[in-house]
Amino acid sequence: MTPQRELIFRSFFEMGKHVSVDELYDKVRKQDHSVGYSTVWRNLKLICKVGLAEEVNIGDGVTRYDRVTKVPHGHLFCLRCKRVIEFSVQQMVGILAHISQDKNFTPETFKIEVQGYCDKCQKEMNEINTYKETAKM
Amino acid sequence: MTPQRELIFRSFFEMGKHVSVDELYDKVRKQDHSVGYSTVWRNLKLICKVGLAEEVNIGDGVTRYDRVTKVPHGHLFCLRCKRVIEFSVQQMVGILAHISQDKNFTPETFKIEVQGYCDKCQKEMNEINTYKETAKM
DNA sequence: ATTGAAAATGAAAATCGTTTTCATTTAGGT
DNA sequence: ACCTAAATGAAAACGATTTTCATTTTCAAT
Repeated sequence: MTPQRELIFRSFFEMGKHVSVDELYDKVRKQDHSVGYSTVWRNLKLICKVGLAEEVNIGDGVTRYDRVTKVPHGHLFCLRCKRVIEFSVQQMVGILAHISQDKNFTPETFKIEVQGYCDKCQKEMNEINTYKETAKM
Repeated sequence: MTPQRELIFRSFFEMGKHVSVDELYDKVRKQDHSVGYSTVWRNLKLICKVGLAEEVNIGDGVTRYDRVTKVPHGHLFCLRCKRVIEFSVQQMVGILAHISQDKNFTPETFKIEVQGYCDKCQKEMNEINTYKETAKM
């Protein structure tokens, strides 16, 4: 266990969820300016390999790493501010298991994501529209 | 409407679903060797823009393009052969709408994906394991 | 404490899919 | 036929991820 690894692991678990390599790299760098990007990346992969996190792809080209919790969850992903809100998927895992069985498919993991706009961004977008409308008149 | 565009559009809709740029490019090239990669890419984006397809990201680094149908569906994605099997998500869209509302989130699109192994791959993997077990003895 | 092998690190480069640039060609209205 | 805007193809740029490689560090065995 190298000090870099310890710092990276600790930082990751402190940050909570949906962390990108860049974000974790920035955080780690604040404490130890000498840590390399690839080391952060490799340790993030390692955390996944040992099963403590998993990759989340939202489709914006950036892989995020999400702590594996006992409780399966889905994501509400704000297209504007990139915020990720979690929700419970209790009701849906049963449905998915049933569907898989029906198709002779052996499920390993699943992903349930909703893309849209969070409360805050929705409001801000409304304000901008209101302003534009006003300006037109 | 250029001949390239016509060819690309036609090819895309012939191919059915979950097509990557490379796959479509290969197919198009078989009919017209002069079509450029970027033209295929641009037209695929165009098809999305006009609402006839949408991007699907499975997390393997390759964007696929899926025809938009009236019936919303999810994907069973085989990690081994990359095959994509669709399933209906009727029961789940209601749940997701409800969850979104609960979180003050304005949904735009959603994604329900299950990763695992299809029937065929599951069988083949079992055979390989059986073989290995036998070899050990 | 010393040693040696294996593992980990940091910097830089390679990779690979996606996206943009730009010079040229083409489509389609007038 | 002409003109302008749009579309194309080749190449380059981009950006995140992944690999390479020389160096350093860890840790177990002495």
